Amino acid sequence: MSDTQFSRRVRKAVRSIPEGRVASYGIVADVAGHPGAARAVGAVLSALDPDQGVPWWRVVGSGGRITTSRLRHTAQVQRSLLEDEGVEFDRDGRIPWRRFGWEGPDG
DNA sequence: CTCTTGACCCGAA
DNA sequence: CTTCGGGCCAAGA
Repeated sequence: MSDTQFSRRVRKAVRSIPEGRVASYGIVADVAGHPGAARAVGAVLSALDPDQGVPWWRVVGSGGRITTSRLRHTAQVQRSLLEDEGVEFDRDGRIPWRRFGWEGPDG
């Protein structure tokens, strides 16, 4: 994957997400200092190397919905990883934002 | 520089 | 609840 300043900022932002919590792509973009770049955040995560120590599974779509690639089994893996950390899903497959959502270093 | 491509997001039917 | 459309941004061809 490319190692641009943007991708480095994104990886750093994702690493700052506490265990057992989740953040949306939009929040990550915000924390990374690139507000509105939610879509580009997804591009960075899609090209992650396995050994970079980036907890990509803690990033979900807005509203606590998993939006990982539809052509892949990644969604199942992501859900398992999250559940291993204590993150719960409702019967619609969504994560209650009130309890597990992370708004950034402050909130 | 222009054009295309997405692990996105939000408001309007 | 679902579908559509327009807007968003960074990367690569």
